[in-house]
Amino acid sequence: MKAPPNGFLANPAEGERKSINSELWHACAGPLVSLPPVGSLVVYFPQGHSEQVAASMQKETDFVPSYPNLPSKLICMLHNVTLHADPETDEVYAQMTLQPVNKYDREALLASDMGLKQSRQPAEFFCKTLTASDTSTHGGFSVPRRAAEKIFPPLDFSMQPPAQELQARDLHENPWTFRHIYRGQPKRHLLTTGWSVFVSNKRLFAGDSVLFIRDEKSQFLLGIRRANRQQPALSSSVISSDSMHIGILAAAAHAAANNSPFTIFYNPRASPSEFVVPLAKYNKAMYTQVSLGMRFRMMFETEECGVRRYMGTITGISDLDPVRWKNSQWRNLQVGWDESTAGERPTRVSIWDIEPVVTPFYICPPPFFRPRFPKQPGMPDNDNDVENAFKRAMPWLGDDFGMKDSPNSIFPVCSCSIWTLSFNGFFESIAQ
Amino acid sequence: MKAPPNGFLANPAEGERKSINSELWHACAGPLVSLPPVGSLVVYFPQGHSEQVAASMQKETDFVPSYPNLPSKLICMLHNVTLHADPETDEVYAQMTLQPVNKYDREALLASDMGLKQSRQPAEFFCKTLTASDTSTHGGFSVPRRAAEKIFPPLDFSMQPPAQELQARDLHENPWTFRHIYRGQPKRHLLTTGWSVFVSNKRLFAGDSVLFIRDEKSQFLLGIRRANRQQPALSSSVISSDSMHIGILAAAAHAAANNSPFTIFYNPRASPSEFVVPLAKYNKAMYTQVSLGMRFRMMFETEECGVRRYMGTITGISDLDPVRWKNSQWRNLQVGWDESTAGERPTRVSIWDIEPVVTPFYICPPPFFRPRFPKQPGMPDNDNDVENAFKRAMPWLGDDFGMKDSPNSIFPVCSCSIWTLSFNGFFESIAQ
DNA sequence: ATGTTGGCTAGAAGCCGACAA
DNA sequence: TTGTCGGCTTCTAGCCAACAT
Repeated sequence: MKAPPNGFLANPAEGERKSINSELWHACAGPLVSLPPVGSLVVYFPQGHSEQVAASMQKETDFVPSYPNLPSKLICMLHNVTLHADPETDEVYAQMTLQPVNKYDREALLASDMGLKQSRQPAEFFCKTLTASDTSTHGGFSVPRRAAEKIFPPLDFSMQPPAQELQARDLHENPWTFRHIYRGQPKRHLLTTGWSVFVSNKRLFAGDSVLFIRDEKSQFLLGIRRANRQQPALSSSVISSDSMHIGILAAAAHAAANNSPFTIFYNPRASPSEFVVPLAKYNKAMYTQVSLGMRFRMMFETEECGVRRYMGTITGISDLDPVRWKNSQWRNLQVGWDESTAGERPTRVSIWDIEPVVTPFYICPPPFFRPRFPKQPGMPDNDNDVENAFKRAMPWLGDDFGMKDSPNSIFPVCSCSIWTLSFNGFFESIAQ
Repeated sequence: MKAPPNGFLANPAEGERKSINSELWHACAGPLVSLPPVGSLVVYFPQGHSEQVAASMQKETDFVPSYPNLPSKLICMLHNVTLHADPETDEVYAQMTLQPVNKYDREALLASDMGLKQSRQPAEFFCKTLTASDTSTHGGFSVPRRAAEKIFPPLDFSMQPPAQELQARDLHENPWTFRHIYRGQPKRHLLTTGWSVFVSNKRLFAGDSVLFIRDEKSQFLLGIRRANRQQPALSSSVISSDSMHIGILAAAAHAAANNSPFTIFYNPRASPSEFVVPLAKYNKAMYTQVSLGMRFRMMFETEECGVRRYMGTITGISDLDPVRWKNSQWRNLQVGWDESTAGERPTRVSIWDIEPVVTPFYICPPPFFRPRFPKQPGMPDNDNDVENAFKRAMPWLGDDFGMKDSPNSIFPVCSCSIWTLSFNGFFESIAQ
């Protein structure tokens, strides 16, 4: 057997050279994953980043030194986003270049707001979880009728039986060809020749999903989503997980100190740690007044590639890691769920993850004019209140203070560590 | 097809739970790889470590901040060594726990000296590079006659044809069974049934090697060595290579500042970066006076799992990275090779990698009494001379100064950053 | 001594409709 | 509408010695 030119797969570095199809990437990433747009403002949580690394390594870190100069969140400009897919496993991930900022202008804030609306799941899309029959060597793939009719090129039904050759490209642009035939009693769409090669090459098993899309250029593409069961089981072998954690924190701390850009990888399917949050989303969430017993809804991906909301109740508010990440808002809400079915749901979430079921009174009173929030048990009641109030107010300042006509006006915001400085600067800019 | 319980392979975490057979590990690692013994002293080169990461990532790092507090070498106590093998690829690597030390005692130094002698390549060992026929689906594996006679259990030649079932375990203790038969015209040893399963499971290709050993308990084991062509192509997807580099340096710097232990992975086949060097080996190399034009020999692994020496000449002496790692001895020798055949050899090596071809005059004059070395072009001629002279002297101090009877006497040595302090301490300890 | 090839065969892969949920 | 199965066919994996180097 001849060796492939470079490693196990035919073109391992290909995913790196070519740019990845964005629609296919999002289809593989799932309906809940949305990436903030380039040029927008985001909030970066080192704690969440650390959590993703721990999940990827399947190992909690024994010891990570505290980084006293690294705040629990950094407001950053998102300079660059590139989409990637692991050449071995097709796992999707994104590389982002972030630059901590002390001030930002209104355009960037608006751009950040944009990020909230777009849902990137392609319209011409279908996804099927593979059955035992689909993955057995005994036969082919049974195509759901609707899917074949909506996505596949139409068959010539004058043929007996109607059949055609299908070609679709994956995330790495590798083409896969299948024989698509409409036969059986009752009639059905099937993929036969070529299918098993795909299954074994991608190492798919019953429970994994395959998806077909037709992108905006009406190209026919296919991708996979693996069942959560399959962790990539990276035991690294390159650097220790301790050094990884230190590296992440040191890189962020260095960037924060110098306002220099740094690079992170966001791996949406490795762990549910959305540690780069659009600033607008974060700000919007800061309007929410949380309290024990509060009811909320939260979106989850279903087995069948859809989404559904589950109801829950806030049962506690406390720091996830009171030692290293004091007063962080990262997953500081303890929650219970109405349905205790399978498919575990997290016991801790962040405020921007949930959709509160609120009484109208609490939403959107004009900032600075609404009554001060009552103290909340379990919430830090130190001077962070001031900071929170400030941040809650931010997204609306441009409108409320009639700055619509001065789009270039710069007004500063803070990263926590230099709060005092920026806060003073803030009032100066208002006063001018 | 049913999914394996956890990922692609049957027991991905198994290599982590069970301890790896040391002889098999070393057989897979190759004849040039030797690990310093636990409890010995080693010299750790962050620069070399960084190099290994760059090689593993197949990416030079654009930007790594300087770590001014991190010396280019750290003398460390080696506390722990665990052997590992990647569950996916069987790539061998070692995890080491190092603790920077300012002082060390004579026992540790002697232990470090031990490390030099042991060659861990098992005696009952054979290794064959796979041919196209060996890896094709058309047939089995042609066993070299000598190998079968030396390592395999003897066949019953009264049978027609002589045959038996062979069982061997790999690094993860997974058993593999093969039909071993002696047949054909002319007669030969073959592995038939079971062989192709092994080849496809381990994803072996022509050019890769398979090796069989019989360990000290006379267990029959097998392992693989992949051709260098196949890089693991880790594009990480977890953390950026920048953060990795920073993580490595930050972890080492933190450990150096606190004399606290830190953990590294040494991946001998990923790159030829032996960045953890036994102190005795380092000290011994410090005796070598290098000069332009000096002739030397150096060992390399051959295609056929053996070793051979190549002759070369020193063509330059300079820092590999004069900015970040000034006066580091890491690969500061530029070299040319007598044979310019294929199988590239490095253009830069470290002094402890080579065996100088020296005139007797230069070796082992009594330290402190020999004439001062002439200035060397291209070598730093600053106060590092003093340091080098001191370090050259170290391994012999115990004997030369009659300290044989005081095994507990502590005498300090330095890491570069605290040179002055330690150097003073050194004379104090001599004086007492 | 051992790599490659053609011939042969057993068994797996894979196409099909029947049947059932 | 679609998952699984028994029946049947095709093709590849894989055993063998011949032949070549």
